[in-house]
Amino acid sequence: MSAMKDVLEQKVAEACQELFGIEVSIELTRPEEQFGDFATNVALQLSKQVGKNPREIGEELVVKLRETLASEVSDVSVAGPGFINLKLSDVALIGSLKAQPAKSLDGKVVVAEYSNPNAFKAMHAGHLYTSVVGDSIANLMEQAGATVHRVNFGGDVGLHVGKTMWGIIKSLGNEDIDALLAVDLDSPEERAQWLSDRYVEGNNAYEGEAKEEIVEYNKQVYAIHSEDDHDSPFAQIYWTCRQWSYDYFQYFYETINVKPFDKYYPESSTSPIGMAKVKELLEQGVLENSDGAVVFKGENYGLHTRVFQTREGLPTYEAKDLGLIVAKNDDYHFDKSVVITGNDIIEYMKVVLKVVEQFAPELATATKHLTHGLVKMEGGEKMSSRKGNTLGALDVINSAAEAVKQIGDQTEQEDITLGAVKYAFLKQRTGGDIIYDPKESVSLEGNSGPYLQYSHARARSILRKGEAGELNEDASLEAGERSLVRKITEYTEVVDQAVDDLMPHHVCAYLYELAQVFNRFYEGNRVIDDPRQSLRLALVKTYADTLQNGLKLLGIAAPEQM
RNA sequence: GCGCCCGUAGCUCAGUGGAUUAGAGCAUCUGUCUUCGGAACAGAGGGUCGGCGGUUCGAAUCCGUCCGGGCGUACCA
Repeated sequence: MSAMKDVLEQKVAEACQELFGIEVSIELTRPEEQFGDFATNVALQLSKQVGKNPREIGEELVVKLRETLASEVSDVSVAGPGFINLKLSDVALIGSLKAQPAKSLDGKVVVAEYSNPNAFKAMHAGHLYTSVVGDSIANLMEQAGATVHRVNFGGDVGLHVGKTMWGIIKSLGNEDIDALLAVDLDSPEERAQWLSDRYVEGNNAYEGEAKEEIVEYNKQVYAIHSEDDHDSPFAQIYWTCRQWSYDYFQYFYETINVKPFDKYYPESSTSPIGMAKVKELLEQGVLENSDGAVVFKGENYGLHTRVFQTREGLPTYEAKDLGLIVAKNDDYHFDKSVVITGNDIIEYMKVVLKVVEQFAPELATATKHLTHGLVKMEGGEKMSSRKGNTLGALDVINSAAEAVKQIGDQTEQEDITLGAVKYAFLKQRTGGDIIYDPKESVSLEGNSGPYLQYSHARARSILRKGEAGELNEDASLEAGERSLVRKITEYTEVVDQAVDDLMPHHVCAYLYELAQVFNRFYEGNRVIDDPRQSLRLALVKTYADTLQNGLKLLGIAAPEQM
């Protein structure tokens, strides 16, 4: 808890109660520095009720607060239309550096699902984005005291697999596992690319003559699972290629340095669970037969109808997702489940959760669906394989690495590259589309990951030149020092906000401001060989630690030097 | 058609539990500098916050409406 803020809010509320007999809950805001450390507009809110003008109310409150807040505050004043600005004493300000972010999820078990790549297909820039966002959101919840299980869900069955299998078999000439193994590719990336090319072939063929054949392959893939077939040539090809995809996923997550997943749920494993549930819900009348398919009539709830089982008797994504929710709960007995996906399935998810609500309302309410936008190309163009403007997930990293190399020899090349890419994605509010320009987006200066990393490395560099001791709690601060301390004390509030909203961009915006304040301090205030060296070293240390903690929440490394 | 989301400087975006002068970065222009690490710092220009109407002492923020864009809307995921 940011204790100081709570104390002040409490005391301001008490003052309102005593002076005007009105119960109010105070939310202190952070005004611009020139106005003070905290502000409230309570005088404006009370104006009507009290029947006085806001300035007048403000003046009365100020007199009272100067008394009751004497030990915390050095200045209280009324400004503008009636804002009350509070300035903390240096001692109180330094004291509030000790505050820690709230443990609002203490003891909770949380499942975080994100990334969700499909086997037998390539990972594109969107997967990189969702992986980075999901990792950070999971970090935020962990930081707040939750036990977070990171899980991943993806299609190892479904029409896209039928398409890729078609492309594979076409390319090999027949169902021949030896021919597949003879395809001489040694990196996970190359094998994934090979599969992706086969998918594209299958996808094109599906538009034309091969549709029937691909539909048949799709059924055969489901049959591999239901019959536990590991021996037929078709099955051998399938299992081998699925493993190629899984190896590639693992390689990818290691490359982008996100925390590993606890579990990968392949759709083949959630399908049977989902189908069993569909059967049960059909008997209960929650789902119904319609035109040969099994559907949920969402119209009864202001939603739309969605198919859970096709005419062919196959599960749709809806059934698989139903199975996933059941499986996640069986595995983890979660208090909260966070599902992070693109915006395009918002309405879809409402329908699925409405179905869940029919048999397990507590699961539906514990599930939170967070969505993000698309990664679009320069000019706002949507990526499409048809137009050939798709961007592979690792291509983004590679082009950023090139840009980093341009700067010069790097000791921490990877950390900086990933810092640039992750920050570029995370600094925007989760929900909107991201415009990705390979040349411009991954910035290394200004509001960027490397700016933060550089500022951190600089601070650490100073700390190597002199040992930082404890900060003297009774110290009085010069202007530049005070600005830095003030900014650092905002950290806990920002992290709490980011946890409440599950939005990492709050942390980004704050860390950038923090680094700016430090860089200004650095320009104007000598640390080493200055009479105030001891105090300043302690401040630099607190700054560097705070920045490092914040970057950690974003999944970004804070190198000691670069 | 219906539902959901979005429209803030040339570009990319913060700000939307109403409030002190609408903020950043990039780009443009001008400075700082014999660097405790210049991936830096200081400054300038650039905005009818899509339009109109409403609520309010006060609206980028809330409500209505229109315009523009995106997504979804039964057997893809």
